[in-house]
Amino acid sequence: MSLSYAILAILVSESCSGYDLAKQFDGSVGYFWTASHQQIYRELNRLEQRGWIEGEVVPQSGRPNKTVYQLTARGKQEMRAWIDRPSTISPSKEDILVKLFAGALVEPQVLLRALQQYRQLHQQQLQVYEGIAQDHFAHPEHLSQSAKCQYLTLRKGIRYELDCIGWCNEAIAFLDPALP
Amino acid sequence: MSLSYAILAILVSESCSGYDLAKQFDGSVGYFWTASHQQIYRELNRLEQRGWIEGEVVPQSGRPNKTVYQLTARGKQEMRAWIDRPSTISPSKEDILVKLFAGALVEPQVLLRALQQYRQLHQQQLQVYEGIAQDHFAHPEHLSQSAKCQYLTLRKGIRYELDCIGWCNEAIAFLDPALP
DNA sequence: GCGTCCATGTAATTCGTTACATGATTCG
DNA sequence: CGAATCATGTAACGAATTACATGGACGC
Repeated sequence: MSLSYAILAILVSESCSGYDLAKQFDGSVGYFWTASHQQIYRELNRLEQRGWIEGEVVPQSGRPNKTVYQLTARGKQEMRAWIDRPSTISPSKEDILVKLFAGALVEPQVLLRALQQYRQLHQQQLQVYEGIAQDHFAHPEHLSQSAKCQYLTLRKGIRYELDCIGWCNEAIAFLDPALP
Repeated sequence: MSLSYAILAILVSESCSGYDLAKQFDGSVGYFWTASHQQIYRELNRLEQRGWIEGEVVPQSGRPNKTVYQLTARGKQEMRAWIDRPSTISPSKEDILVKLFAGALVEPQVLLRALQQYRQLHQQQLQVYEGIAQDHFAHPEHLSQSAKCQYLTLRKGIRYELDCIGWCNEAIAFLDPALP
């Protein structure tokens, strides 16, 4: 459902082949949405059938031809309409919460280990985000409108990781019997 | 994949019928994991085939018989092993981030509206969580081990909602041209 | 020579959603 | 008298994951 809009959102700023899109989902966009190339090609066919995007075959020498897709006027309209429709919230489906829920089954030690591993993952992710912030968004106030929007998605990521780490510290302190 | 472990996690603390599980996924557990009753019954069959759970038919008068499932020793072992296996992180897949990514397509006004709607959803969810905190976890330090774990999942929810609201305020202030 | 990049697909399987179906009981 | 609750399922469909497949170009 929403994968189609994620693809359209990428195509807003640049026309892409399926391969290009897969790379985007593997990079920056991948921090908040992922899709395999199989999903992408299937979705591109559907979007073209609906007339929301238009593909053009670009012949290449020495490598396979590619089909570059761009948004149609219809596609832009649909995207605008979707942005203005209310969203809903959905459960996070985080493994760590399921593990905690079954916490009675294991030693507190095991839970603490799981929490530490969780914290480490999010610390790593935070470093990735902070690297991007330094490299591309050193002066947030002086950005174009669209760059400001991208900066905000990064801010969401940074805040989220900080919150995960903060919760984790709180949880470890709360459970650890070795602490005062 | 993980739905099976979510079901096992619920069965740790109490034996349940499929119907009972559906209610759990519709209530407290539903804040971080959801499943329809169709998914649940399918998964219960698979788990029983694997020998991780065991069903017992309970005859009832005046209503349909039910099958109550409980964890087997094997199931407990699998659950313990899963808790101790490292988890991975997955993208949040939040619509609002896709909307921002395509932000160049619409008036800032439209984005601000989307952000306000997003903030409202999370404010409502926060109130739900805080109600639960007051009703069931007034004195977190005096809880059993398993209740402490459940309290931590609630804390995660509360912190998450607060962070979403905080980010939203930051984003609105950053984008709103009417502000200084 | 071996791995990586480019570029696109098919096939199989599992996971998730929607719709349809049944039938007694209890509450307002 | 109608709606909600209890209790379980089948069927169909769509979405996502995993595996398999091809084949030339370029760098180490």
